[in-house]
Amino acid sequence: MNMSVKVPRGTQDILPGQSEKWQYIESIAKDVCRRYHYKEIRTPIFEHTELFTRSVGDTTDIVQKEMYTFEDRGERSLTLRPEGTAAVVRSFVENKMFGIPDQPTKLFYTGPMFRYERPQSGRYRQFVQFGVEAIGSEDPAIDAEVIALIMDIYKSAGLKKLNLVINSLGDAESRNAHREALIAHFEPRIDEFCTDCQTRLAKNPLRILDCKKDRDHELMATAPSILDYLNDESKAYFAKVTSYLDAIGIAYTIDPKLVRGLDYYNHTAFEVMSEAEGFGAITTLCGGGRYNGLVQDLGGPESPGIGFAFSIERFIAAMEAERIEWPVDNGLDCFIVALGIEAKDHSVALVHELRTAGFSADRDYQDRKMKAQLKASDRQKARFTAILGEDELAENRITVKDMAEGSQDNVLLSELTDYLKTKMEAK
RNA sequence: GCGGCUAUGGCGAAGUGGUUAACGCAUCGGAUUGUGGCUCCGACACUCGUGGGUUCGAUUCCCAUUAGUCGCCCCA
Repeated sequence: MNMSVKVPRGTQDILPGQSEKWQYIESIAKDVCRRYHYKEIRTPIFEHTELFTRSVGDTTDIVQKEMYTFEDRGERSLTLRPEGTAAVVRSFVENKMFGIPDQPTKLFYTGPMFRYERPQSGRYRQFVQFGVEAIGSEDPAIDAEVIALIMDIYKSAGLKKLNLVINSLGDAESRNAHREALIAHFEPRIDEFCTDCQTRLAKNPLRILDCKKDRDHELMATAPSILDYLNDESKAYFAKVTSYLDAIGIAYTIDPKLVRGLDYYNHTAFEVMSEAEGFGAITTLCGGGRYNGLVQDLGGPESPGIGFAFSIERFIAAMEAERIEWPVDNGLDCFIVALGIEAKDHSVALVHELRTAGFSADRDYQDRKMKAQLKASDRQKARFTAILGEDELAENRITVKDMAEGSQDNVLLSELTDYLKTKMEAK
């Protein structure tokens, strides 16, 4: 036992009983995507390392310390994908989707992502994201659509204790102006801040606003807000996005301090946080934003995009924090109890017949006594138990017991499927 | 990368420096020769995470290590 191999750190097996939850969330998300007319794209689980360093940004934590990078036998540097947007944009460019007459190209994806981090509540080294990208339009209505889509997914699952936070990072000109203002604001007294913030000042002063250690420093409250540095164009764009959200009745909080971690974001940035009690320290369920320069950075034509991704693990955690019921397991239609060698031989064909007829059916494979077989049937929530013993077999009949009622009928073996069909339809 | 807590049978969970490591759940068998969910009785193969140290003796004390868990950084 102790010598056995275990799952790698930060990964997990999703076993029966849990996997149904994954399927449930995926099915909800896929159905919402169908209604919003987004189609699935599947890209490889690993990509050339360069894809991520170029798009996510080589000063980000993801690239600096979280990537699973390896060399293959051809000495190519490959990386297990830490996020989904870069690959989707790569595929958009590579497959010339910008040539499709109807834009934006609306895509969704789901699958495992990998980040080398210390695991904790809500954080894994392999986790499953579901994400959406709309590439090829700079209509603020598409920003609102994407945000409506994610909120629709949460709503469809029954989540209520959510907070949608949005901000605008503005275009390049606005960001630069704001950046200068931040440096001017913090630089004279930067030695009063934590070491992280000191390095942030040069690399990405925007991130100082996100610091939790120095959040109470007096300079934080008076720091220049990005919203004051948006140029007219950026300001108008953001106003349009929020007016659309108002129009479709989506509540949000504007947070000028919301800063997304990846380099490629500009204009609209948003996150959905859980406000459920007893959720872990990490409350971000979903993150997303606009990335207007990314397609060009990856060798495509100018083509603006926006998207988001959420983690299924955190989705499930939020469902459980809000104590939302999962769909119940309906159990088996019929469990076959066979007594004696002859009956067991016969049950091979019998269980197959039931399955072919469309029932979920199973039987005992452990040569257990009748009592144990019935217990198994009960555990597996079978609606009916079909008992085949020597007596029944001699007359080509079978005893069918309704597990909830406790009643039972003796029917001809040849009529078993018809009998079950009528019984199942009756309820 | 840093810090707190934890590590006992399939699961949960007591416990002690010393010959037999509680209990509960589950499972299996029996009471009921072929009828589940209730009850009673019985059974149940554990290197007490791994390695080392202290000791006459350690599951219990010390050190290291690994893993889990929660938190920091940061994120989904």
